[in-house]
Amino acid sequence: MSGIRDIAKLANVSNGTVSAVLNGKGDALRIAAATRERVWEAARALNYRPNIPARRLRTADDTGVPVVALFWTWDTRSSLMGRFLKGIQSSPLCQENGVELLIQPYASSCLGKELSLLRGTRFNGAIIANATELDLAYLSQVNLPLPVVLYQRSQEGYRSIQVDHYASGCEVAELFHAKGFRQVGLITPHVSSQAIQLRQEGFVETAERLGMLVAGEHRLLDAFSEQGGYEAAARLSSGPPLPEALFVLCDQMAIGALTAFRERGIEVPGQIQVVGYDDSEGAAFTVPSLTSVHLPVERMAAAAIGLLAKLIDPGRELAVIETFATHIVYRNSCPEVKNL
Amino acid sequence: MSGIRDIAKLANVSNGTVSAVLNGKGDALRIAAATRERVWEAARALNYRPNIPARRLRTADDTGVPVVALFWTWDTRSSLMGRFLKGIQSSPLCQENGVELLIQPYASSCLGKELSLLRGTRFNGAIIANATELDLAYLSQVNLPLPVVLYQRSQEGYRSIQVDHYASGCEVAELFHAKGFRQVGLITPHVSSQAIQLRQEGFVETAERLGMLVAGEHRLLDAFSEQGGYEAAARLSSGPPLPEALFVLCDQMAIGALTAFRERGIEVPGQIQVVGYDDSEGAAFTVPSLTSVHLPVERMAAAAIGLLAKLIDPGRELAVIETFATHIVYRNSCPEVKNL
DNA sequence: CTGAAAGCGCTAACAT
DNA sequence: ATGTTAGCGCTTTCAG
Repeated sequence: MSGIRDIAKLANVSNGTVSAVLNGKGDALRIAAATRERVWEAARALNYRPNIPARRLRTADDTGVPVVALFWTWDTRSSLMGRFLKGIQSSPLCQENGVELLIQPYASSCLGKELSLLRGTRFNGAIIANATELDLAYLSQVNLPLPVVLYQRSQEGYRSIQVDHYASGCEVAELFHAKGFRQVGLITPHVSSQAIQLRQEGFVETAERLGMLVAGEHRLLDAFSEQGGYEAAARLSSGPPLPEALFVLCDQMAIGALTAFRERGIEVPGQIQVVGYDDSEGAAFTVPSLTSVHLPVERMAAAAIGLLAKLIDPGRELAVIETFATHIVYRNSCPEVKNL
Repeated sequence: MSGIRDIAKLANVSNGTVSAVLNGKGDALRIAAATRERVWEAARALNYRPNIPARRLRTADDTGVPVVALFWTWDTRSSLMGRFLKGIQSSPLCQENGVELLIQPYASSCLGKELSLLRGTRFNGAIIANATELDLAYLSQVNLPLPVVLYQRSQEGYRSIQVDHYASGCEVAELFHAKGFRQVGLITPHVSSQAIQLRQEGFVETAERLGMLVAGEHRLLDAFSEQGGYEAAARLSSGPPLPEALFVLCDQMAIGALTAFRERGIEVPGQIQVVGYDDSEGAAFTVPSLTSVHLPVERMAAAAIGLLAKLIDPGRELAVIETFATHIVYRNSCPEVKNL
């Protein structure tokens, strides 16, 4: 990279002049038109691009804002990313330009390849989302030189923002129990995720404790997408007797499942009731509308950045909730029991 | 903000020592445990936070990557933001850490308040998305000191990545014409957006040119959301005779509209056919599935960052498509005409 | 084991 | 109208 001095040399002026011209202060300093032209030309010839860190260091007026990186995997579904960012943006910190947000994409299970995390040279702190079990294992054995907040994961030695996934699973099982169901099923996305794992465990263990049967053929695994949910539900309906109710661990798959049932003439909630997870924006507009466990993504995102800001800069006193509660949003695919 | 020298003073060591300790090089340099402790304590007491720009300037190994800001309004729907980011992330530039992506939220119509754009001190270039007419007016009268790429907007003096919205509108009108419809309608989101405006004009003008009627009561305006689409469709169905086909300018509203029709027993596509816009992830799973104009958000996002990188650094030779084509994805709400 | 000093690329104040 | 120079806050030799 060529710098301002190279331009100065090429244009036969001093670096001060170059800086002035390049920053549009030519007028103020009444620099000769010919000189300006020479400077611009040299800059162009050298492919000059200002060094932002250097500029900011010198300018200093906004040198004070902490830089925060958001590690997000690029293979996850867009809608959650959107909701998460919306939550981040809604946080007062962002609105007042109190932090600078850097997006740092990483590949699932490859967090270890992100050296910027290890070196800590590019940002003051990081929010890590979508960590797989492998990523968590990596985190457990490194000692990062900067504060980190995990989103939807928990790992010794790290702070987290999350919901109690296990409890969410229990809640759904309890709902099915209250409705008097005996045979229940679940559809799980095929991903390595603590969150999914816990939801599943909470559901299955509670179901069994309450005397319901979660038969092996009623436990389906498929891709984390509408299509995956469709396939899983298709397999479910082509086989043995249906369960009375089905917990689908993410809305996207639930939406696909509803389609599969409808195509096969299986009535929801008549023959089988369905509960999704996430309470995504589209859940209210499926047919039938989808009962779903509401995940407060936006609030959690805001909490994550708040917590991180506090870790970076203990001066601020922000009370931050670190574990959020979920609740079931009742719609038609699994109507509310009034006398629960 | 206190710096490394303050710590040095407080801990009675030199700044070199402080730096070494803080960067975990205590071991390598065999610095006394007591000294380390003093340093850490002083750092904590002073609420020390490293100055990232300064550190990067010095470290210099990654000082070369251009910094790019993405201006996005926080009041837009999440799903598009997610798709856009996914597209950005999928670009080779991002994958190879060839750029540093900064998220810069701004309030609709308030782009003028973002001084970082004017000063150009925080990044090398910017992608501006969701600009309203007011924002464009602002852009037309300032002279920004850095390269800018507009997403889905066009404005003299700026480069853009976009689709031909007008042509998209025409395409839908032509489809309706080919199907032999005479009375068509449209639902428009209530936002200030060139893109929406152009789609609408393209549709209406072409419809009229082809001899179809777009009656005043068949032109609805409502909120940019499922709910808005629902309300608009509800008004449409409670009034005068329905149009034969309806162009809904965004999928979210189309999804709401389908719900409204179903609740009222109006058959789609039997009594009215519906075409949406965006081809969002959920469009395949509505009832009936939604025919929609596919917007190549992901590819456009990748093109936007590619174009910007090229503007920042003319050295790179990347061929960038600046205008993308849309196409209609046929599903059940408006089936394909075979002999078109 | 620790201190002193140079310099990253840039801007701004001060000279000329 | 342009050149000179002093740092911004930090890391990193190099001397002790």
